[in-house]
Amino acid sequence: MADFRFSDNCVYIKSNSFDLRQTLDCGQAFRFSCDESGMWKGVVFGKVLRLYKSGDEIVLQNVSKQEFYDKFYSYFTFDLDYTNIKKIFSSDSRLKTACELSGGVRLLRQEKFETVCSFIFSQNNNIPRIKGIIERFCFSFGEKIDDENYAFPTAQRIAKLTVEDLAPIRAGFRAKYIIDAAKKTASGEVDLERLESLDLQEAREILMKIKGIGPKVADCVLLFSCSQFSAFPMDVWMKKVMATHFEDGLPECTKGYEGIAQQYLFDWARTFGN
DNA sequence: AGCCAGGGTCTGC
DNA sequence: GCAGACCATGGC
Repeated sequence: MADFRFSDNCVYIKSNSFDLRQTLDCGQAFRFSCDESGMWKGVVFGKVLRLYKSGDEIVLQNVSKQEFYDKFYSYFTFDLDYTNIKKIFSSDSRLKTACELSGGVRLLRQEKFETVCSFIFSQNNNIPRIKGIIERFCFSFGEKIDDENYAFPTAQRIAKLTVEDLAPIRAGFRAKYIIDAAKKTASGEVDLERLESLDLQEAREILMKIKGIGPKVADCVLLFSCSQFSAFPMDVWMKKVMATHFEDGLPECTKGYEGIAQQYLFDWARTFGN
């Protein structure tokens, strides 16, 4: 597991399962970017988060011990024992390779409405453009934090908008789905908070009441924000991986954590080819 | 120029 | 239940 120390309002994290690129730029979150100096920046819970690697530690800037345990411990899923999960996965030789090369991926337990919108934007789209749409979405409708940073918009705010209002973010045909998601979330017709306590299939069916959410987007939302670690989003990358390496499906050793295996395989396939 | 991107809806069989 | 057209946009 990970070690933490707290100093000067920063959190210093030592973990053999935390690579910033693999975690923040592996297609589960779209609001992080990295500058030339290796400083990562993102907006989480309406707060600007900066983090970087220093020696064998990851440094989380401007986060108190209290705030860390209240929010970011869960956000970075430090409640999961990745060392043990990788040990179990490694009984399969193909997964072992992915664990060795992409074992710095952590799941992020993200905000639910943000995750719903992000993966609606993701449909039939590529990662750079998804990031652009989300950036414009936050700039246009999110609460201003400082001169260059905006919080993710709330469902209540978006529920009052029309498709035409969303034109500036250039989301294309996805705009109408975002409005539907906001309305159903804000009204309580879809209760995102309840999804964690349901079994996977029930949770999927509730999410799919939102227009624009099918099985793949539902699984992304459940895996990346609702602690449903068995959710296994099948996109074109994963279909390729499965056809090439796992013709008979995932091995038994992934049971209960198929989604984490998915993340290792996804990063491995995108980074190292095939 | 045409193909593809962390897909889903709608229609027609 | 399943195939196929269609959907906006931008990068390559």
